[in-house]
Amino acid sequence: MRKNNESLEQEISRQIDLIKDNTMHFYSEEELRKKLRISLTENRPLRVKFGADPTAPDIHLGHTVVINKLRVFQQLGHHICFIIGDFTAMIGDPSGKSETRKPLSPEEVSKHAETYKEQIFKILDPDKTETIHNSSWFKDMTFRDVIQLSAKYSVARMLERDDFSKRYKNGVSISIVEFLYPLIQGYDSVMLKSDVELGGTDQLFNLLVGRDLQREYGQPEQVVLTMPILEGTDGVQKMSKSLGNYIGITELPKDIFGKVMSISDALMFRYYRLLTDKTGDEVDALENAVKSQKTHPMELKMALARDIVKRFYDDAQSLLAQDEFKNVFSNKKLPDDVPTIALKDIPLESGTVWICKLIHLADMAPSTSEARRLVQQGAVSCNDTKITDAHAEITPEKGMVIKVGKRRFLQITD
RNA sequence: GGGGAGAUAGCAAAGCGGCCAAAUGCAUCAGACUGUAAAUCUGACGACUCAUGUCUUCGGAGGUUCGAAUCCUCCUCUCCCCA
Repeated sequence: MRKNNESLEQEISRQIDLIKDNTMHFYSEEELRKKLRISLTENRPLRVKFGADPTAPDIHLGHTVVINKLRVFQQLGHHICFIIGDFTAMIGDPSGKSETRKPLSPEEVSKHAETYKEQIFKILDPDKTETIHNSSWFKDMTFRDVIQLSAKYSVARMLERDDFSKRYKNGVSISIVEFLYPLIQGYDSVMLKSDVELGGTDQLFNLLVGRDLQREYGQPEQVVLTMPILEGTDGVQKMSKSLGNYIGITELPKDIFGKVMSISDALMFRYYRLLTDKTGDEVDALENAVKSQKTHPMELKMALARDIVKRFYDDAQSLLAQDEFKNVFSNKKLPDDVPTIALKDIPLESGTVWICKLIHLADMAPSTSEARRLVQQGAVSCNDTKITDAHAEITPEKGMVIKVGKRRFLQITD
């Protein structure tokens, strides 16, 4: 009996160590310990809640920080409740800017939700994941219900939210529906009777509201865990689609690889920590190896890029992506699949075409002015011959290769 | 309901009658260098076959003026203060 207790406590500690790695907020370890104890003795997996807006169905590496943690829960035998915020999607999370989001049609929502699921299951085990639409309880709520729900929270408490208080101070508008957002999300926790909820640090407030509401409704409060926000490829701002500094998990292996290679050396270690299975100590060791010049940062970055590609594709694909990268950037060869333009699609004047026009036409530059600048800056070459004359006329022929900068290519076909 | 402030390029933010296609910072793109699409440095960054040229831009619509991002009128939106 004593021995059993000991191994139970050991198991709890083991799980907690895995769970708390890399977390930003954790309310609280004590509560989780209790919940795990019950879970293990009664053989009842924890209900771990994770919500997503089906507004933008493209998952990028930033999202995977949280999803990876969900996977840890799954591997420990727990149950993931994946909430599709189809109802919430009509409001829009206040964490962004206060743009009015146009309401999505039910068709769009379900389409996005499907795409989302497809992507999330590249990481999570579908058998251990339950998908729930929050419209299932919100669609029949009356305005009276909404009023009752909003009576459970005060404006002052809402303003505790960092994002709200900042905007309030800076005179940026806050819409009333944005106050409803945390309540809606918190109410999801009540309906689910969730044991744990996970999110990014920007979600902390919303997650804590979930606890408050659960208490109001006489439920045990969920444990709240937040994960760091991943910086985008620029290394400064958070990864997001609208900032264009993201790496999407459905992107082609070579693009994922290339984008990872473009991050700064400093950021690379952050990615190692948050996106790979390496422990903190292991990453520290890598960092030291680079500092003492035992390891070349480029090698390390390539390994990281391979690791990330492998996660969404496979080993072979990651090696192919690496080969291609080396070919194109180290050896300055052509990539495997060069965009092409057919000879017949090129408008000729007396057998030739103005180089800037061709570049623009082939979508290698947004305007001919831009193309001209590129030519003047020495970025353009035709069959490895640099073109610097902005007036240059070329005679296109089959197999000809136009290169703009280091990574824009065009091959002419017939 | 009353009073005040504001809306400028991808973002942030100057400009407040001509020298403004509009400072600066960030992002972006290119070149050099390299260790990579790191870092650093240099340059470009509305469009037009480029031109000390033309055209379109400073929330929207009109107006004043030889000339407006800058002044006036109305409209739309946002914020603040007072009630």
